[in-house]
Parts: sequence; structure tokens; C-alpha cells
Amino acid sequence: MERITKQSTAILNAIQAAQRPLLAPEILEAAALEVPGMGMATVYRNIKSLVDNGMLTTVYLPGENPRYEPSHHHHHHHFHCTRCDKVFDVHDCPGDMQQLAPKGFTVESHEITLYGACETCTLSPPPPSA
Amino acid sequence: MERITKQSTAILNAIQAAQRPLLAPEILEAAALEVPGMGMATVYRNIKSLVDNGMLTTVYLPGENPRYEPSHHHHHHHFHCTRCDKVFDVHDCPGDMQQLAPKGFTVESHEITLYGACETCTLSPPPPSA
DNA sequence: TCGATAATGATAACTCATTATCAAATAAAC
DNA sequence: GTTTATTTGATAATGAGTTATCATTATCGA
Repeated sequence: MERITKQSTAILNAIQAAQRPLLAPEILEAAALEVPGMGMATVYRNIKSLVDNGMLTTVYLPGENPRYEPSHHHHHHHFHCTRCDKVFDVHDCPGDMQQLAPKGFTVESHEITLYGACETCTLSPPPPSA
Repeated sequence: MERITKQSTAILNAIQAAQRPLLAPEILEAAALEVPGMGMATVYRNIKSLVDNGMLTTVYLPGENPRYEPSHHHHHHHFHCTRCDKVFDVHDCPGDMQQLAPKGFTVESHEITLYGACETCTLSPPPPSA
């Protein structure tokens, strides 16, 4: 990817505007608003080159397909809304986890995923079931 | 799965003896020690029925294929050894995570994955690279 | 022990995300 | 504007995990 195209611009815009990690199909959906008719292959091609460049970071959550967000270079975690399935960054961290591990184990890093309702879904609970 | 066979017995034995969550190929490998020639399809069939029965719990870790462990019914986390790729249970937990989430969000549960070296790999570091 | 039927093993098929292919479109250099 | 090589879109192919198929084997109740 050496040339700037309207597709690559739309993809980068979509990811940076999202403020949360996006799945590949979500990136396509958002970028296609700017460039209708964009194909999935173009999204994957651009993601791959942005990850290789270090512009994008891949976010892996348990049992989920990879999501992508601009590289932050600071330690953070994620919140997965079980209502709308969107994922959000969590900038706080409880810190060292060495004490949780069995003795003899060496903890070098950790990942935390929070589950629940995001702000929008907390404010808009589903109607009582019929 | 209504009948007890030497294959289903070997599979359950392997999972219960492991004391850690196993991948499907690891289950095959372990059970095949008891019943040589066992097929992968038999492992998947038995896993599926054990999960459906509630005997087994599926463990999803970030970017990993599912692992399986006996259902514990108590809250715990996992340690993923980056040296040998084995996963171990962690029975401690820092507790409530509500304070980590952005305001307005409702935290209902959480998952923690620790990464580093298990006891065996901590005691047996790799030789200095040539 | 026999018979009905469920489980197994070998393998093909499937799923689904991702990647390759290639003709057509289009950046960017000239 | 023209040229040339890169990117795109459509689609086929791929890869890895998992599931279906089906003839054969084996469990277990009678």
C-alpha cells in the first residue's frame, strides 16, 4: 500500500473515528458510507498493511474474531457489551497480577475483559418480554 | 452419548486427569494413550455431548481455540504459559471490576488471562541463544 | 448369547474468516 | 494529458477447525 486512495483513506478514517476496536465487517460498513461499493478484500488488504506498519493494533478477545484499533502504545483493557456486542477501551487497570498466580509461576503480562452493558445499553434496557 | 465405551471413558479420564484446560488435539493425544487409534471425530463428538450435559466447560482465551475443563462452578481465571502454551487455572481473583469501567457502564462479569512462565518453564529457562 | 441400536473410525463435507487471482480502474510520476 | 504500476472489486481458493456420512464395531438389555 504505497498509494493513497479514497478507499484507504475511508478505511483509516473509519477506524480512527470509531473510538473503539472494530471488526473487519464493521470497518467495511463504516468505510462504505464514504466509498459505496467498497469490497471486503480491500478492507482486509488495508488492515494487513496498517498492522504491518504498526499503525493498527489487533485486539483479540475471548471467542471473538480480531478487532482493530489505532495503536495506542499504552496499557489498557477492553469492555465487551453483551447487549450490542460493541467493544470499548478501558483505560484503568488494577495493576500487578503476580499475586494471583500459583507460586512458582512468573507473570509477565495480563489481559482483562469486562462484560456487561455499555452506557447506551444501560440507559436503554430492553422492554419486558411479552 | 448414552453408552459407556472405552473411548468415552478415556476421554473423560484424560480431561479430569489433566488438571488444566485442554485443546481438542490434546484430549485426543492423551486419550489415545489409553485407546490407541482413537479418531478426532470421536473426541469432538464426546466433547460436544459433555458440554451439552454440563459436565465440561469451554474455556475461551484471546486468539486461541477453545479448551475444555471439568465444570467447576466457581469463579476462576487462567494462566497461559507463553513458553509451553499450556493453560492453568488461577483460583484467585482481584474481585469487583466495576471501578475500572467508564462511568455509565454496568460491569456484570470479567475474564482475566495471565501470561508468563509456568512453574516448570520458570525453573527450566531456555539456554542462551547461540 | 442375541439382537437392537448407539458409537466409532475414516474420510468427505462443511463453515467461515481470510487470502489469492486477475481484469479493470486509478494514483502518481513524467 | 499520457504512461505505468499499484489498487480495487468480484470471485475463487485457501486453511483450519469442526461436523456429517456411513459402513463397521461394540455396548448392553433381554
